Order: sequence, then C-alpha cells, then structure tokens
Amino acid sequence: MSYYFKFSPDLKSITMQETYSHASIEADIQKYWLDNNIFNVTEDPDKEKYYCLSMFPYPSGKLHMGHVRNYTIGDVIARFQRMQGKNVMQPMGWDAFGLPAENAAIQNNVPPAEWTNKNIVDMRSQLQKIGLAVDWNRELATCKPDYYRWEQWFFTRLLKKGLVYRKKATVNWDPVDQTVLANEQVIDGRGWRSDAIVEQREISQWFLKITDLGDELLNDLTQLDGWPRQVITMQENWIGRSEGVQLDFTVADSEEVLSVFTTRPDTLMGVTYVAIAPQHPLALQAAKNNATLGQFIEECKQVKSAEADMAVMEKKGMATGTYATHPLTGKQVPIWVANFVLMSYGSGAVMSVPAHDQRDWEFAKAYDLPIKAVIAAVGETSVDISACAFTEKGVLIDSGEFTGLSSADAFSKIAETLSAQSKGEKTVNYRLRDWGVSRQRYWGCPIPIIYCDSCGAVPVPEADLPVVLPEKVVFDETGGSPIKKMPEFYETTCPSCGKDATRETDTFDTFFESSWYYARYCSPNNDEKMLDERADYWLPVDQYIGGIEHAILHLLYARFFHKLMRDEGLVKTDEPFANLLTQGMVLAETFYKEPDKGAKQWIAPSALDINLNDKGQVQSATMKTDGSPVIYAGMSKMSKSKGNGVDPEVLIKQYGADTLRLFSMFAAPPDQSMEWSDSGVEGAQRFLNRLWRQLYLHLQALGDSSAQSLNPEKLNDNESALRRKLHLTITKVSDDMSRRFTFNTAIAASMELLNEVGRFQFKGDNAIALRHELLETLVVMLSPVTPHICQAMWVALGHEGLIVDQPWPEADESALEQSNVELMVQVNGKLRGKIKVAADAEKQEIIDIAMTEENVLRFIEDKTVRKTIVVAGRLVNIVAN
RNA sequence: GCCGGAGUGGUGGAAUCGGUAGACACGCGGGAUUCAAAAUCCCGUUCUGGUAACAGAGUGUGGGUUCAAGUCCCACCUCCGGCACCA
Repeated sequence: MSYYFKFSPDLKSITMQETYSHASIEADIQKYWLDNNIFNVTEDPDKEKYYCLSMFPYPSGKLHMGHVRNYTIGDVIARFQRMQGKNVMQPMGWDAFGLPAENAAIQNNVPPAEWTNKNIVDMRSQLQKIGLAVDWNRELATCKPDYYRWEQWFFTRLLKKGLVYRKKATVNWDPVDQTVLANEQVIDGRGWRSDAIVEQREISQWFLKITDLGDELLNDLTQLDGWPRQVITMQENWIGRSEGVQLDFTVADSEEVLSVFTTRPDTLMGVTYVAIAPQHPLALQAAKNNATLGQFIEECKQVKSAEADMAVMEKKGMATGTYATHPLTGKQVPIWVANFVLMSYGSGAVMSVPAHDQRDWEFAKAYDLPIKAVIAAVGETSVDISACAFTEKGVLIDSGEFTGLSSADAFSKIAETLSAQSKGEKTVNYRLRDWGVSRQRYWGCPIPIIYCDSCGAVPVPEADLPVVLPEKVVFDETGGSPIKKMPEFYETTCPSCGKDATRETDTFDTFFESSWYYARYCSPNNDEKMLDERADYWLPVDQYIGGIEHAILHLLYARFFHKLMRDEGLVKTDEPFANLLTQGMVLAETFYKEPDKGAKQWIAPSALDINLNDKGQVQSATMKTDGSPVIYAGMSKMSKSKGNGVDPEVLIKQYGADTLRLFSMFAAPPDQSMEWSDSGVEGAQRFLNRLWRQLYLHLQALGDSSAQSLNPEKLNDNESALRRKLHLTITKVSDDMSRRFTFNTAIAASMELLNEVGRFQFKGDNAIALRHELLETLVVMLSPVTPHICQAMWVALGHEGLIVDQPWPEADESALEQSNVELMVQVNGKLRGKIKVAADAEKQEIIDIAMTEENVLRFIEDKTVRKTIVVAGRLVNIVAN
C-alpha cells in the first residue's frame, strides 16, 4: 500500500502531496487520538466545563445516517467549544434494552444479550470511524447489571418515599400467542405474528407519580431558555395543567359515588347524562343483568387504547339503565357507557354537558339525549344549540340560583356551594398521566419486587441488588418473556418473613434507563454509588442533541427523573439539559413496484437505473436486473423497510469521514430534515480537494521560506477588501457555530471565501502573507466539521500538535472598517438602482445622490416625491406618485 | 382527531431584528484542457419578453397591515413529527 503522505507519529511533520487522500490520514489521526487519550477528560475546577451530549443509540448493529448526522452535530459543537478553551466532555454509550433484541432472538435463535453485545462491538468500531471527539472511558451499556442495579436501587428508594404505586392498566393482549403486545406490534387491531384480534386487558402494573411533580415540571420549563420554543410548548400542552372542580354524583339506589373532574363547573346545571368507561366497575355491574351491554363492553375491548385511535374512532355508547343524582339539583341523570372514556385516565367517568361541549353534543345527538343550554353568549351574538355546541364562556341562564352570573363568577360560586355541601372541591388536574413503568417483556431491567402472600409486594433489599436478568435464555415463537417460565428466576423467599415468595417478572420501560444515563456518564465505574461528586462538576448537560421525536416522552421522563434524583440528594440542579438541539430526519429517494395483487414492494435505489430529465428530475427508473419499470415515490425517511438507506461505513471507506461529515452538516440546518444526495457528497469531497490544492499551491509558492508576517497597512484596496471578507467570515462562522448552530451557512461562508482566494491574484510578499492568513484561518474554522484533513493541513502549515487545542480565531475589528458603502435605491418599494456613498454620509446627502441616479430619475421625474426613507447601511426608498 | 413544525428556482437550501429574494452547493447548458475519456478549470443558469440595457411576474392558496412582507396578522390547502408499550 502506498501512502500519498504520512504523518510522523508525533504529528510534527507531513509531506504534502498535490492531491488529497483520506485513506491513510483518517485512520492515523484516529489512532493518535485514541492512543493518546486526547478526548478523555477529568474534572478541572480551574476550567470552564462543557458537557456536550448526543442521545445515545440503540445498538441495532448497523450505524445509519441518522446516527452520523446526530453525532457529527454533537462533535462539531464539542470541538468548537474545546477551541473556546473549555473542558469539554463528550461521552457515548448504548441504550441497550428493548424490543428489537427480542425480535432478533425469535428470528435468529440468538439470546438477546449475545446479539446486543455483538452489535455494540460492531457499532463502536463504526462510530469511531466517524472521528468523534468522545471520551470512551465513560462508555456504558444499560443492559449491564453494573448500570441497571442503580435504577433498581433508586426504584426501591422511591417506593419507600411513596412515589411508586401499583394499579391496573390496560395492555394489548394477543389471545393466541398469550402475550402482551407493544403498540407497534398491533397492526389494524391484530397481532403481528398471530393475526389474532387483539384485546385490551387490565393487569396490575407499577406507576411512578409523575403528576406529583406536574407543577414543577411545568414551571421549570421557564428555566429552559436554551430549548426550542416548540419543544417547550409541546411539553406544556402535554402536561396540560387545568384548574377545575372534582365533584361527586351519587349513584341512585346505591352507596356508590361517581367522581368526575370538570374545567367548566359553570355548566354543571346543563348536565344531562354521565358517561363512564367500558371497564368501569359500575358498567361491569350493570352488564351482569344486561347481555346487550355486556356485548358492547366486549366490543370496546377491541379498540386500541392509543390516543390517536381513540380520537378517530366512532363515538359509541349504551345506557346502563342506572341513574346518577345531580349534586345540586338532586335530579336523576342516566349513566351511559361510552367507548371514548378512558378508565386509566382520572376516575373513568365524565359529566356530560351536550349544550356546551362538542363531543358530548355529538353523542347526545346520536343517542337522542336531552340538550339543555345553560350558557348564553354575552352581547348580541345569538346561539343556535341545534347546530353545534356553544363552547365559549358567557352568562348563565336557566341555572336556578346561579342564573345571571358570568361563567367566571359561576365557577367560584358553584365550587363554593359544592364545597360547603362536601360534594366537590376546586382541584388542579393534569392531562399528564402517571408513568406506567411495567413491561411484560424479557429484555429489560427486572423490577426489584418480591410478592409474598403474607407481606404483599416487598422491595428487594439493597444488599440483594442487583436482581440480575438471566442472559442464557431460549425464546419461543410466541415472543413471550422467557423469565416468566423460569422458576429458577422467579422462585424466591420473602425478604421480610422468609416464606416462599415470587419475584416480579416484569421489567422496566426502557425510558427508565434513558432517563438518567446522562448523569451516570459523570460517575463512571463507581460501584459504591449511583452518582458521586463528579456529577456536580459536569451537570447539567450544556448541550443535548437528539431527534425531535423525543420532544415529549424521553425529555419529560428525564426531567422528572432528574428532579427525583435531586430530591434524593444525588444531583444539585433542577434541570438536566440546559440547551437542547433537536435534529431532523434523514430522507432519501424511494421507489416501489406495485404487483397485481399485494402491497407495495419497495426497491433500493442501488438496484435501479435512474433516468433524469434535462432538468435533473427523476424521469423514470428501471430494475438493473431485468429492466422492468418501477415507480418513483419521492423522498421519505431512510428505513430498512423501504430499502432507501445508505451505509455510512461504505461511504466512509469511499469518500472518507470528513467528506461524510461535511455533507451532513452542509446539506441542511440541523433542525430540519436532510435529503440524501450522492452527488452532494461528491460536491463535499470536491470542496475538500480544492482547499487542499489551494494550500498545496500556496506552500509550493512559499518554498522553503516561511510566510512573512502580514502588514495590514500596506495592503492595496482589493487586498484590504479580501481581508475584510475574511474577518467578516470569522464573525459569521463564530456566530453560526456558537449561537445559531447553522453549520450549513458556516460552511457556505467558508466556501465563498475559498472561492475568492482561488480567484485572487496574490502579488508580492505581503499579499502572500495575506493568503497565509486566509488559508490558515479557513483550516482552523473548518476543523470542527472536518477534523482529520484540517489536522493534516495544520501540520503542513508548519504547526505542531493538535488543531483542536488551537484557540478559535477572533475577528480583527480594524479589518472590518470600510470607507464606502453600497446602498440599494428603491422607488415605491421597487429596486431601481444602487449607489456608493461614504460610510458616514448624512441622510440628506444620501438622498441627493440617490435622486441623481439615472434609472431612479426615470421613475420619479414626472412624479412628486412624498416621502424618503433611509435605512442606514442598507437602502433608500423614495415614495413618489 | 388533538398538539407541534414545514412549504422559496430543475434540486438541497440562503436571506439572522420588516429593508438587494435565490448566497453556497447539486444538476443542467456552453467552453478550455485531452488523441479521447475521466478528473480539473472557466462562463452561464428563477420565469416571461428583449441582442442588450431593461421591464413585468414571482417565496403553498386567498385576504390584510406597511413607504417596504419569504419574514407580521387572519382564513385555508398539502406534507412531516408526537399522541403515553418502537426507540
């Protein structure tokens, strides 16, 4: 193998050839970084710390472009911050529990642990080829007992504090495979393997009281000014704090009470029925003597409990035949079973005011229930209750003693009246529901609980932790959890009384692991404690980077967990992530064939000949194998199922990591989706080649002599303008990198500058010195994005050591000054000319010059000037008619 | 359905605080180099009219505010993300 150039092992010299080859350079530099622990960091109280974190990957076995994009964004930020002089920590690890390992186990007959561990090895080596500035000493995998033991311990602490409880909740039950299915395993209401109609089943599960911290989770969002506005809004809406009244309807001829929450107690006098969930005990009771009702309740079990499914399904209901007593009027209203009322949300019952709630209105219309208007519009607006519900606030009518009150007054008055009679109370309610953490799956962290007939649910004592998940298991076709069939796992004795007892076989939701990994990175290898004082140095995370799809669940659970850890004295801050950057998806072209019968068959673009028209659009595509035509389906998310993914490992081999990184950062701003383009990658490579060649030619011109120091005073006008451009570019790139995170425009500005350097005639030693400043600065500014080639060029420029330890360039204010500025001249808002004026010209002077501009005159000569507007440094607008 | 976001040339995108629409790149067209090709370099490239200068139109659709709107306001259309057991 021949090397175009070769580093000396100490990074002290390089023989630069005319053309750039990534092959040897990248591997050499990566090895240097790893061997010399360049990115391993320790706590240094004298330096400003910077914790840069990208969401850790699920070890699927194959790196995809989404990963490359995510980790490159983080890496660019980490390197940039290090060049700002900060003590930067960028860790990496594995979100290693989860469903895909179980699927692989069924498919390939490999135990999930073995499959996962192999994937981690493969993916680590793929990740390292991207050239990330990662401290690999901190690596963790959530499926290792030394990680998950701490969340088991923490769970038992929470249990003792009363923040954990057990209640029944619905799951998707596959009656054929006799197993619980994840939502994604239910397709059109059927089990993905068995094709059996899935039922909703109620089983006992563990919950964390996230609603206890609802107010704090909401209020502390105001601390997160480094988060995108949209994510804050989504979290606010998700938490959905509302103030209302919790009130009781008594069930006629019974001791039972139906407790309901309403945000509109002012409409209480308009209640004409009460709706309860199909699983509600009262519904089940009523069904005992009512076969039709029983059948309806059975049907309701077939609707998936996902909110989206609930929202679009047909609203159905049936009368129970029982009645509830209105708390104020004492009148009887019918109790209906409704398929849209969730048992697991609130008390499983709602009061219905069809006149003033659209969903209740539609239900009442469908089942011919009475509609009683109790709110009238304020002012002249008339309300037609027969067309739709009137949901605004207004003035109470037909409401007995409350008639005439405004909605706001009635809210308090009715709440007081209920309270005085002990029938209700003002309450704060959240849309947010408590976090169900039980999963009936194998590949997860065992929930550390032992069930004893005498003592109940007993937490596993600290000394017995961790409860280790057995890794040598055999999966059967149904996908049921193997540990549920392993007596050697679940048979145990009660820690309290010593009698025979049963271990919990459910495992934690994998969001449990991802809720605190960012903190554990700060205290690696501590087998005495979950976290230690090192976490106080690093936390909070200064910059968190990950997919927008995690905007709600993961980020909310992690914020919640952080507050729980704070209350336990494990961390000192209120919030885990000071700044958040949400990256968009990676898209690629998709093609499919549509067989006569059956579903679309997706074809990988690599298997096709794609014909473009003369405008470069996809015209048609045919199979490489037999020339048969396929259909172009536009851009969609890269995925296995659509076969439109590209393999980063192959691309790195072909183009190099720098080219791939450069393209990923250049193609779109990080928060937008990014379209994959083969020719775009080639364009990125061309740019690196041009940069390399410019530097090569420059160094050739210099020969053995080193560049003179630049004398800015002696530059001619063109040279000064070019130098001004350089320092403007420094300002722009610095802002793009640190504040805006628009790496695409930072790169574009560097390209623009290099284009000018290529066109410029540098004559004389001082001009050559200017070119040296230009190229050297470009190399430094591009180094966070393309660290390998820039390191090589840095050495070629005659420097020793690491470019990542160079200070970031600062713009020279004196280079930015200019004597003349160009202004646009508009007439009636339309651009008609351009003028050059002195930078300090007065307004009148500018207008006078603008008025003499030939093309401007054409548009104003037969008109009267009514107004002139001068925007400093930008434009002049002359209003004339 | 609910919550959040996005729509700009042939394409990805730029225009940061209401002030030059289309930076930068891809693609395409033309040229140079070459025996030829690849690679590289140079020029052109929103649309319409015009040799050109220039003019008119133009940022999903329809209205509005303003000297000035891709940017602000109202209504709508389409696409994307999330909706609690995919991660």
